[in-house]
Amino acid sequence: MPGNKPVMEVATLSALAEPNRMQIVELLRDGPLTVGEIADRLGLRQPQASKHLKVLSENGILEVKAEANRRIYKLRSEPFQALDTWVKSFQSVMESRFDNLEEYLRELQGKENKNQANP
Amino acid sequence: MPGNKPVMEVATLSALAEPNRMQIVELLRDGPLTVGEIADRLGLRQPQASKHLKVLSENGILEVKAEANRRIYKLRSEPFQALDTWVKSFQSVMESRFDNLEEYLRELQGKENKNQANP
DNA sequence: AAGGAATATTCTTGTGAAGGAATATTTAAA
DNA sequence: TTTAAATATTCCTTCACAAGAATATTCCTT
Repeated sequence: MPGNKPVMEVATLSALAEPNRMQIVELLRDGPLTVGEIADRLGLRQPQASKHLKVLSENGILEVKAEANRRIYKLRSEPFQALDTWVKSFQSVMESRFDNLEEYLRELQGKENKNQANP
Repeated sequence: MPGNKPVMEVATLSALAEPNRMQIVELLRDGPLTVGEIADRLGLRQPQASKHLKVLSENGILEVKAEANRRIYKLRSEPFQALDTWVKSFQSVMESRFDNLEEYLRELQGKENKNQANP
């Protein structure tokens, strides 16, 4: 049955919900990059770049490959799959006319009557 | 061409990246609810519930319907569609073996050589 | 071995956001 | 017209987090 409710980690969203980090993710669409490149292209200072990359990595959004002096960061697919699964699980909810306020209104009305019937 | 990069609003993610608000969203899967119901079921104080609902509304995640005394909140579909579009736009990136570190490594190597060739 | 890249870490400071408590506002009920 | 219910708003305090600056660490180059 499609009644499952996939869990979406708030931490993942939190990691993405910061402008610079979102820009990093967007930048890495085009392929892996080093810290320096990322900092340059986004106009970030190196330390801040490193910090944001750390947050993204800790939340499984990026992975690192150490190449001598450099650290090459690239996107991981897992969090996007998770997001996809989560969002998809809302599709049915949305279209299935669960907008049905009417039902809920009648429900509320029912409780009201019950109250006024019970002094 | 599939080269478009849909914009994902950081504000939307930010709104969802808070545990109580995420719980509210999950709760509203099952249909619209009043502030009081939401507060009750999630063990929130009414003012905090109102505040979180305000944030979610301001970011287009929820909509309100005033019904006399009550305010009935329900999910909106737009942000979920936006999320879906955004996440989908990464699918190609992921599978298209853009993992190709190799390419980038050679690129880096190229620059190195260029440097050492230019005294 | 020394100097210089590339990256990470630490410390400090400022700001925004969340909770608590109290209060205002609107609408229904007595 | 009071009173009570449902919800929103305000004020205050606390805490996390991002930026800045300085420094540590690692690895390459000469």
